[in-house]
Amino acid sequence: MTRPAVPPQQPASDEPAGYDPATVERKWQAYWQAHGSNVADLERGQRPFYALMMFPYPSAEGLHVGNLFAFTGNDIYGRFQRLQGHTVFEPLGYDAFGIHSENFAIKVGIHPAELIPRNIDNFRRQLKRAGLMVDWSHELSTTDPGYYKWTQWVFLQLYKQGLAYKKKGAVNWCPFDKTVLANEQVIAGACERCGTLVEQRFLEQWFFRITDYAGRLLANLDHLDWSESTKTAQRNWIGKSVGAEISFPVVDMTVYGASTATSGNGDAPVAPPSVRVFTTRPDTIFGATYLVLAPEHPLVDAITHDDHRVEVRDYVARSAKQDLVTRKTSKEKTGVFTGAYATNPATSRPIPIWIADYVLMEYGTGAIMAVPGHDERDHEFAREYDLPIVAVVAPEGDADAVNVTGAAYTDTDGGRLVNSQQFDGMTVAEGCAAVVAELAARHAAKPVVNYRLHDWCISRQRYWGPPIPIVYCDDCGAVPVPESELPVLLPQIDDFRPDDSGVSPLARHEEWYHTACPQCGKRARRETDVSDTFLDSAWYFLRYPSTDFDDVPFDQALTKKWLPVTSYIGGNEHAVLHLLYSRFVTMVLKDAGHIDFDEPFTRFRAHGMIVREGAKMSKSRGNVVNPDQYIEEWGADAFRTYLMFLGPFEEGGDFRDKGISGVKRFLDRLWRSVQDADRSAPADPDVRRKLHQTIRKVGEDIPKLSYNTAIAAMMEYMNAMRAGERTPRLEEVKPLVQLVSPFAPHIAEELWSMLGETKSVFDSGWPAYDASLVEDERITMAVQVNGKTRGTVQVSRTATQDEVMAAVMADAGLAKFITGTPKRVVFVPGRLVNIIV
RNA sequence: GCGAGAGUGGCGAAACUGGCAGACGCACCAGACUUAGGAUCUGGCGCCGAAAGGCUUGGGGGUUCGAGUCCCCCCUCUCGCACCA
Repeated sequence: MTRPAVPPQQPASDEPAGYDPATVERKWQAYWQAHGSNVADLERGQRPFYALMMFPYPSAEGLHVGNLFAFTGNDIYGRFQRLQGHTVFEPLGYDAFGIHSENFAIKVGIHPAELIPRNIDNFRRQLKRAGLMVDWSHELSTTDPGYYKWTQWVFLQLYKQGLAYKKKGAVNWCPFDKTVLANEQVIAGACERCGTLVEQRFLEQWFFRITDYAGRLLANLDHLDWSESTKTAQRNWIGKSVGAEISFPVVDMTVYGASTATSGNGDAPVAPPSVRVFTTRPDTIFGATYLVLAPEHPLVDAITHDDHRVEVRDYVARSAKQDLVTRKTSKEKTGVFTGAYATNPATSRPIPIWIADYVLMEYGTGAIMAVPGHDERDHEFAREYDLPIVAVVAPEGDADAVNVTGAAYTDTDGGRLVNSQQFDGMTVAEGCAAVVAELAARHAAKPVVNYRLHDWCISRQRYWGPPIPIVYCDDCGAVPVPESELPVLLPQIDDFRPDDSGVSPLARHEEWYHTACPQCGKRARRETDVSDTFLDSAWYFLRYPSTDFDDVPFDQALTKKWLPVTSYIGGNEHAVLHLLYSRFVTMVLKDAGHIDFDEPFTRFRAHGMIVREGAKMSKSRGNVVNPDQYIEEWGADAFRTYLMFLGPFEEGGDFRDKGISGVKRFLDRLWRSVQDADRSAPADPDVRRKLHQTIRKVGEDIPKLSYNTAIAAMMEYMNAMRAGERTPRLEEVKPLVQLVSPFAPHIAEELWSMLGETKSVFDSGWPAYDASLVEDERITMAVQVNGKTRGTVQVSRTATQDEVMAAVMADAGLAKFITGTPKRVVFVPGRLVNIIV
């Protein structure tokens, strides 16, 4: 690609022009725009590098400094890769659908369709001021019909694979946002957006079978180059548990002389069912002294003894009414006895069946075998209701001494089975295997793996999202909208506020709601729920390279060339939401044959959080950093560089208003160094050496995202170059401009052109360092006596122990510590000498 | 409770596979140039001490010639999950 010459330099005059960031930045932003400097040639570009950042939600408040922190970190890495010769694609878009936008629109009384474009304009303006190397020709917004058409297409692909289904079930309902939430959006029983306590409702909802992919989502993590903390968060969220399902046959009541449990309608008694429980500790089955069913368990009615029916119904009704918060956060155990018993298949003894809300219907089988001797929750419950507690595991060699009446013994490493007949003496692991094998032979158990992960509920009874592309026909049932008829446009509704009915506002738009069945043509009704925002963002990275294509979601050739994403940078708040969903959708599209990779992000790094003067930024505290204001005052270059300097990128840092001046001073000095540079004198050997060390250091630090130390190294070099009012030489300062360019792109461009270069600095190539110069010839070696540092000696880098000792003894200040002949000398070449006397 | 991460000067922070703790920057002090400027430059700046020297990486043990770094115990903070059997 040929590049036009840069604009004419400022006319030479006696008075060198001072550094005015505003002028410089305006000039180069205009230049980049006019010359398409940031537009990646996706078809022909060599060595593709897809530098992706998490797209922002375009809030009315404008760009948050946290956004800019993340984007700058990504931009530096991207610009560096470009200097390394890659074609770098750095796209940006807007995650503009969703409850957040809608609620804000309701609050200010402006329709989101009007508000969002305004916010986006403001975001774009702010982003452009930051000097990001964004390829604006591939901008996207999830609210654009040309985008959400394909979000609906993604839904249909899942539907076709049998991975989208509708189910009536207990769901999390936010009474404030008036919509259903995914489990991931409920934090400690409250809505993550508004903090309102979440209620339980029974609604028909669309779900994605992400649980079918749990094993693969978990296994793949081992091979991903991602932040370890993010991988751990995903592992925990998926929550694999290996165990067994065990059947406990319900005892026929009449054997015990009790009245028969009836089905309630006078039918003949049915054969007593079995209660299937899930456990990760089958080894403790001899200690299972009672069973517990979740209140919603389907067997509750059938097994409940007549004498206990009233209490049981009462308890079940109460727990259904109870909001999830009370149920999930109160640790107090409550329950009720059903009057029924089941046979423990290991002991063949009857044990009582209880109902308690500490057992969750959503997990496992909704029923457990309670082992109060070895599970804290069961223990607590057993003490509350006076149920028997039996020890069946004891620390090795301590079989008689174990006491589980005071507390459950839950250690799985040191224990051996006791009171467990033929299994006595086995370790926990051996016992688990042996018990399952024994019960399996009698068809009473089977090994099972369970995951905490739930299917992804994607229905939202709201307005501001992509309509789910399904039509209901009285004859044909649920019919997917044919792909050729996408998008199902979101109709303009003036009063889009949600109500308490559990039905989306879209149902109120009669004309839209009634449609023809795509299959039989008869009158039919549209699905009125919209999909979760997380579906919009679960595939956006596939769209960026292909934004020019209307007829396909993503072009095959471009996708093959540019994906998976080379480098993804974003916040760890999305560790389990967005990142897990994106991986899932990618796997599904791979399985459907649309793409040929099953992990979307080759490398992911989570950035840290910025606080201000030690405190978290928040609107209510009024301490939010407005990027505009700082860019105005200090310039985007200083602002960017400061953000990267204030702490390690992956940990975040503390934004202190005064700190930015140090970075600004550095840029000022760089400016003057170029202005004053001695163009004839050769580089000083020592400075030259330092330069090459700095080139190496910065080049090593950037890929590690150690931006703060890279900047420190450049400052150190600056100090060396200008030490003692020294005039830097042209050769010394010129490569520094290149090193600085990823951090402070505008000033770098300006200085580069001042140095007489006609191409953009970003096409100049990263400077190479001379390996022979990066090691100093003479080094300062530490001298310790008895492990205590007493001073240093200047020696050659390759000095031997004898040479170093000679230097030490020649130094009176050091020699005085050495009395007599050293007992021992520890010599670490090139580092230190430790003399033991 | 479980999981992850972190505790280093007045402050933000550096420190490779164990090898001069505090790089770089802010703030502060002194000085130069000049004079009212949020400019530039020089020097100083962990703590105690006049100095010699001693002490110092949340606390306590340990391994080692040598520990911010490795091991054990404890304390504090941040974030995530939260009855998942």
